[in-house]
Amino acid sequence: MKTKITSRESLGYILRSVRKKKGLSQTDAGKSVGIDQPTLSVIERGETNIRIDTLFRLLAALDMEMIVRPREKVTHQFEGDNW
Amino acid sequence: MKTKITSRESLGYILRSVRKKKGLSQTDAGKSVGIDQPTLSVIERGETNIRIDTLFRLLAALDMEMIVRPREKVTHQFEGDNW
DNA sequence: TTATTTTATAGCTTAATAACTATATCTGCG
DNA sequence: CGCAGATATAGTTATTAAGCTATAAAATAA
Repeated sequence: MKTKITSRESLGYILRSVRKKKGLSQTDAGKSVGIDQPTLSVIERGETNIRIDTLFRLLAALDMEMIVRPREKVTHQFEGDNW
Repeated sequence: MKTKITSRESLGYILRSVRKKKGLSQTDAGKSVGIDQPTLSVIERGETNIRIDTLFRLLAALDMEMIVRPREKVTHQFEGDNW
């Protein structure tokens, strides 16, 4: 599973869904990486323009990783994984 | 081509390499998205904790996209809906 | 070499992140 | 219903991103 991120909102949505899948509260997910509960709340709602280091810490807490790559052609954007 | 990003430095490196591959100067690459040349310089060097919206604009200017996904390298299996 | 383009560095300014704290509002369970 | 945990909201504050401008230093072309 991979999720293309194009906005703060879509980023927040996937962060929240992964956190919940792991059964973590906002408090627990953020605690290990120094992000407090109110801050994680606004991140997940896409209400803040978070800094990249904050995102890296949060991704690590959720066992996730970030990939950047050339944009896929539109006609292929929903086709199967090839990597 | 995909590049796992784990730090400001690795992010800056891939941004610079893609920009150069496209034959763009820092001035040109940033102009279309409101990032001036000095700002892009420090971004590419990983010397600033860039905000997510700034990164989205820059990725768009370089025809790139961001993916987030669970960390891999456990056992290989087909990617299903496991989150 | 010189000339031109590109990139790095620096100072200044504005606005916003994110930590902190407190509190309010959900949401589910007994 | 009350209680407890989870999440949202709000105010304060220190730090900093990123705009701008100018200029120095590299890199490239002629």
